Amino acid sequence: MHAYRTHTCGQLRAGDVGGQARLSGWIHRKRDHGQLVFIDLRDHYGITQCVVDVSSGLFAEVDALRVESVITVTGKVVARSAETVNTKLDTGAIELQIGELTVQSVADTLPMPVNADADYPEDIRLRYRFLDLRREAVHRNIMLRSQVIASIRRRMIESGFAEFQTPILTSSSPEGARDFLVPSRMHPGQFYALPQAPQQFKQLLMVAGFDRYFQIAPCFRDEDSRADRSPGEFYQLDFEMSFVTQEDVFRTIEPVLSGVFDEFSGDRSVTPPPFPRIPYDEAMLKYGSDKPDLRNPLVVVDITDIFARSDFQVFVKVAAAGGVVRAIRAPGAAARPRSFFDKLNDWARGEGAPGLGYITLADGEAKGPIAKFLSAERVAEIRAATGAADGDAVFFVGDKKAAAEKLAGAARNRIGQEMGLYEQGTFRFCWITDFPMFEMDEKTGQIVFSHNPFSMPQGELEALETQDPLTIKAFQYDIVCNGVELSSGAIRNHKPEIMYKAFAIAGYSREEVEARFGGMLAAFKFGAPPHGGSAPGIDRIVMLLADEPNIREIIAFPLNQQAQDLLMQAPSPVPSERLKELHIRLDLPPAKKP
RNA sequence: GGGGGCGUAGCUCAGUUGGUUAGAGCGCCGGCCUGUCACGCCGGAGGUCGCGGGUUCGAGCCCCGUCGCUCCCGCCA
Repeated sequence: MHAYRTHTCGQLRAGDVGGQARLSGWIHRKRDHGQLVFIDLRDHYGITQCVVDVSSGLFAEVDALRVESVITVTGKVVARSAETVNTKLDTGAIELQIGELTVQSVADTLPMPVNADADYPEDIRLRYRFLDLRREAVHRNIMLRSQVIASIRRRMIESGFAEFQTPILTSSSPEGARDFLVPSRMHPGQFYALPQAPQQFKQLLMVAGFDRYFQIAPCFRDEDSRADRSPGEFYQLDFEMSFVTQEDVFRTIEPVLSGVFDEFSGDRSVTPPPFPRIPYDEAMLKYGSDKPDLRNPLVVVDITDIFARSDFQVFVKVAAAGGVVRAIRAPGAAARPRSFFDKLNDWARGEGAPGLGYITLADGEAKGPIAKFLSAERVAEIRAATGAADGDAVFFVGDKKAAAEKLAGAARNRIGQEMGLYEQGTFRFCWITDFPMFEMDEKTGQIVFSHNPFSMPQGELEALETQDPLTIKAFQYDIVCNGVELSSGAIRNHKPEIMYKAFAIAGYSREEVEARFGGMLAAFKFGAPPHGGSAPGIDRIVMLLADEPNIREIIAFPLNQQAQDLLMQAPSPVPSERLKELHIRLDLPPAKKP
């Protein structure tokens, strides 16, 4: 007989009755009846009830064991009587009569229970993460993550991609986030940077002729955390393809994502390929966001023109000053109590807006605080533009374009939530396409890259030389699912001349470009294939599938919000000899008082 | 860097207008219990009410500061 087990704790069935079995696992729960004690023995696979009574010489020893101790038990598999079968357990038809016992590891009194599904403080969960990970919900999430990654790998390889590794110790990147730096011992005063993404390496692999690259790639960015953003590190399904158009990239990755979501979504539905393609400008107008949640049926409509001809002076002035007025139809909202509208108004004020204007429609007329500024003709035009009818309400936002879009988008989410309009149990995917190549930095008035400087501008060199830079679109696209930005990607700029020109518009000289991206530029001067790709976020995919609002629930060993590992004590001071070896002298801020 | 929320037993939480010795459930320790499966019953231990200061006859509760955790803004091409 095997030293530890002949079966797992989720394995024994009625058919095993009469045989001998050996199980190993953790004591999940103990029920002590004085002359009789039940042990629920748990391992990765399940729970099996084990039993011993006072007639056994082992009774006292079993009785004294504390939960979460690890034991090996050997004995006869016996059928439970009809009235004691537990239908909640896969192994509930049987139990193991303990004949031999080996205690493998005793457990102290626990700082947090494993066998209860309650909420516990993050710091305790993270300090005792090994206990937290034994708990059913977290354990299941981590297994889901493993299975999702395995499925992605299989699907990518089946789609003709090859998996590569790229350096972790690399150089500081041209991308936007703060880098994590690693001091070089051999080169005093010089530092490696951890990759924010393997962006340049995957492009170099395309130049090297590998045609289709992918990697479950660790990415490091020294930025502050959010509920859906782990501090420090995260994983992307990084991929890149040669000789492809934007449409080829879409058609290749859509079945992978749709397939993975289908595989793990249970009874939730998934957008089938092809995913809707929504140009950036349209998304900003209709949804007030470049990551619209398509489960929300509400859409935003531009009615600047209508309000410009109204008596509502606030919006007349907005329109005259070049701003916009946007409307959201809320079906059936006219019947809502006044408090519904007041609450939304208060919310809008909290967002920094003067308020949220609205009218309600009933009996062919408009009511509400600003209805008196609207003639019957204007109301008719608003009805036509928004599709609103009697019984509906229409909300209004007026401001400079960017601010109005932002507030309209937030109001669209809020109204959809308040009214319970979101589709349930669906994963709604879309592509957002045609992002602007450049944008105006509001603080400096300078033209800057709005996304990836390595994206190919639409219209290529001619567009850069002849168009207003702010009107140039890039072959740059995002994948969005349920309002979550899963991925950003692009057809890359593989032509040095276009790159020099694009960087010149953003204020970089030829010399600066060569100094910062010399490696890439050199590669593009020796025969580079047109190429493009994207990089869906693994953590966010798993979050969506696990239906968890916090990214720490789907990472085995996450950092806390302060980017500390409370279990491993990272970051931590290092001995002064190590610093000396690295030619580093500390210049610390004043210590915080305890 | 800024704003909000939270901080009471090992854990989850209650604690009235500021008023006697700060409570409950789970866990822990002891006792009873031979069919439970969140077993049940009896008893016990366990508290710097995050920390410091202030107001008050009196502070878990009010005020100020500070620390910790968390959510958000900035940041994240």
